[in-house]
Amino acid sequence: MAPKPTTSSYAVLALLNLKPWTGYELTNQAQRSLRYAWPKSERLLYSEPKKLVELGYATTYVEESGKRSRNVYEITEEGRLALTQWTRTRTEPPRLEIEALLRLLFADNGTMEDLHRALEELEADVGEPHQAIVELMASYLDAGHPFPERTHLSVLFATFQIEMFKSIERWINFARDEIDQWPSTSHLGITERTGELTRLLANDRSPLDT
Amino acid sequence: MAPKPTTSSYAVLALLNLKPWTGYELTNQAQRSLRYAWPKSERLLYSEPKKLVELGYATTYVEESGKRSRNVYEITEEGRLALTQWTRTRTEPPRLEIEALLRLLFADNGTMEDLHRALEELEADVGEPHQAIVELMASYLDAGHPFPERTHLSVLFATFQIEMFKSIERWINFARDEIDQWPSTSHLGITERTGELTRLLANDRSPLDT
DNA sequence: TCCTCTATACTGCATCTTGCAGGAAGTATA
DNA sequence: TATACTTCCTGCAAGATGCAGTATAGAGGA
Repeated sequence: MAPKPTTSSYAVLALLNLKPWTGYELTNQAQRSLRYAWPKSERLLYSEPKKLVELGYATTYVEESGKRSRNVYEITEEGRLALTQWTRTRTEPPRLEIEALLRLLFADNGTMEDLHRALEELEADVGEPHQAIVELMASYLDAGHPFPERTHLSVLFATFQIEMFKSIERWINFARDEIDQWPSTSHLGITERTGELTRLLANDRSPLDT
Repeated sequence: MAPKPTTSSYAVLALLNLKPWTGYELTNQAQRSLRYAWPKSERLLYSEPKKLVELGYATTYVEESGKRSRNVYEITEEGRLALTQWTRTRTEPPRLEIEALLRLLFADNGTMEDLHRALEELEADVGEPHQAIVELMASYLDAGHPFPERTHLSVLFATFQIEMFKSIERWINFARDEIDQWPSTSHLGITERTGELTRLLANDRSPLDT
């Protein structure tokens, strides 16, 4: 029985629509570019093209170009059709998993040092992709875009990432300033400051803007 | 054999550390408050407390308060210890899944209308939790915080959310303005504008700030 | 020439996580 | 008394992840 295509299947299918890739290239490419919007494991990325073949959305052939054999995947007409149909479906709601924030929410179980460490880890984990995307843009500038006719899409996409990364980094600094005013992680309760922040937030105003 | 606690186990354990809950309350609470940092399915949230009992991190007893019986879970001393130890471990890197952005990246497979619809869906999906958290803050203001001594934590946590939601909404409006300049979704390629945006991003400057 | 090291190119398996379907016990409505 | 709705879960199939393992190719040194 044919498997059901998931959002990840369509993500890989969309890559195949750009050009044929080997399984290896596909996982690398997906981890370099898709990870900002659709982070998936290497393991899954290797399985998806096989599923696409089973579905008739891709064909595969073995290439023996001097080196060792590699599976090459190519999109089919049926796959192209499935792609445009996917484009018309409802998107899934976004999903943000940030363990460092969970630590903040329950920071009263640990020390101030633990909390600061969680923020440092978040800063590092955000800084890495942040830097990577800045470098990617720089590489477009001097080596050109791999698919020049798609520049407008990747640039608008990158704008989102940069915006997110900068927001998070800005918040981290704000959080540090706040935390530095705390005597400890726990039992601070309702102070002048927490009341002020609650009022701001209840009026949908960000304390970072002031 | 005893199961291994996952980050989700500790998230539930941290809730149990505040007070005892029934399984039902736990899933509801987790979906109302934790979802902003650690979104997990109802199904999982029902399973986690059982795992905690198996691990010795919680005890359970059946309450027959007039109504039907419900399982009540309570943290143990061992559980409290495990919690503080968790606080000292390395956090997992954040993970942002946003299908609407995937649609943007491959928008050349669809029409302008498809792309606009994806942005509207993102706006709605972000607007819902955005409004919910603003209302939560308003409720703290006039009904008080359920755990007053933890106000500083939830307020700083909420600051992050508001900041994120506002950034995303700001980007959506920016994206709409950009897209409105496009003749179609595909083959726009390198224009004056895409070059300008690439240069900004390559210098780590957000086009939204200008 | 042989050896080790790293990069390429995957697969199998145990475990975690999700969605969905169902079910049974109370509670309100007609 | 019938029925419909909400509470309060459980079972199961299928999706996704991490990790260990396999196997070839080329590069650099002894």
